[in-house]
Amino acid sequence: MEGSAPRRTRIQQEKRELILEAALEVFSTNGFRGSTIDQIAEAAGMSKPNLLYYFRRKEDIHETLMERLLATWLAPLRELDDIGDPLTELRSYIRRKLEMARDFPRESRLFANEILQGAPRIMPLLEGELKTLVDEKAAIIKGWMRAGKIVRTDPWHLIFSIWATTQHYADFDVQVRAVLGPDRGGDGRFEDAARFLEQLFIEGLKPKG
Amino acid sequence: MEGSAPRRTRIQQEKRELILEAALEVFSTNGFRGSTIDQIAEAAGMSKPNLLYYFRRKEDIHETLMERLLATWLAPLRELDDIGDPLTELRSYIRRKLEMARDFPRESRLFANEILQGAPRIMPLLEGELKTLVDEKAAIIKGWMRAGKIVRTDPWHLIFSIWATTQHYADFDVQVRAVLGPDRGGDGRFEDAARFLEQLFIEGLKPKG
DNA sequence: CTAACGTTTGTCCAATCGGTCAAAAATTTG
DNA sequence: CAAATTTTTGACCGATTGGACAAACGTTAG
Repeated sequence: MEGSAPRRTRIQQEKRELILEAALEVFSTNGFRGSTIDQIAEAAGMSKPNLLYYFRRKEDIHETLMERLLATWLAPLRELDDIGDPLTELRSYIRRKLEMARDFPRESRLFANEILQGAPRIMPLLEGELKTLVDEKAAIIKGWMRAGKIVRTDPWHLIFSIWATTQHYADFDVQVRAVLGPDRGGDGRFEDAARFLEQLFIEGLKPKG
Repeated sequence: MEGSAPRRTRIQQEKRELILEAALEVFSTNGFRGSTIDQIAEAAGMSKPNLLYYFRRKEDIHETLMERLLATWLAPLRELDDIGDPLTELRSYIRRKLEMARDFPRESRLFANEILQGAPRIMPLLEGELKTLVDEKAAIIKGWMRAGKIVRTDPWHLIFSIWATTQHYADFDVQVRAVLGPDRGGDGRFEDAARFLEQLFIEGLKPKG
């Protein structure tokens, strides 16, 4: 669908990366419409016309960012397979998702911003690639349920609940920290969350003997 | 803290309500900076200067909206008390929260938008009123754990996970519908979600005998 | 050196933004 | 009714926005 790979110089590669990094920071905290090219340019340490030399439109930056984001964002779910033990498999999926919320909160917030506003730019991806992937994994989970490895539930809503609980620690970070207060809202909150979520999901999914 | 109650005519009451309703629609889908006074005025069926006659600044509309929102948004948590059976109490809290996500998705998205952007306008409320309320309810839940009524866990993260899973169906609605597809993404999705969440939390929290 | 090419910047533009203002229109009050 | 008050509007303003453009600057190849 895309044209032939654009030939780029070393400087172009570097500057484009610099801009994308700056844009991630700005977009994820202000949203698309709330962010200005000037803000991104300043965060990237260059002038506005200079930035527009590398990305001709504001939307192009956002688009490039979203494309990259989705690939890494769905990686944990892609890794879920029915090779190992079901509960172990789910446990490590939850852990990987929570680690992403901890290590890439800006990516999570950028994604949340897009979805919140009706996903105007990535709707086709949600209905296509994402739905296909989720359906695929839901089938695997259903297999585990039929085999009596985990309790019978709705696999799609199970996946939703894992997304919701883990991404909550990135998207609603300020609220989490405000409620936990200075003592418990420090770096340890992710380990507390990991312990809690593991217990909730694993105990809640263990087959009833 | 506020001045004496502003004396308002019938028209002022009605028009202000009209504007707030329109602003909820616009703000919740575009965010604060992404929304324009013109959009709100058009949605409310009046001219921009006319709107500004009732609310002098764009921020005033948003502020009024947030104040009202927080009261209703925290109502379900306020109702949580240790009068009844713990598991029943938690079950109905989850149900109430999910009903709010279903019936007031715009309010949920407005709140999510604010938090996502660092809660610049309601930070004091999070650290004050909200934290106090959550700490209070966490103490009740802790009591249940000590009494062996529910399994021992972190009460704060339990509350977070209930918030996350229920609000997910409002905030990420487009994604949920896209993934579920036309068949399962209809009106029944909230009942499916209710069944799933009830099972997850109740089974996950039942004391181990 | 010089020509070609890639990079950077200052300046500018039209559109949109939040908000003002005076005057017209509608409503309430006596 | 008429006066007073409230409501509505069109015209306008300065600031900010996304983006265009040509000229200047830097770099590299012959």
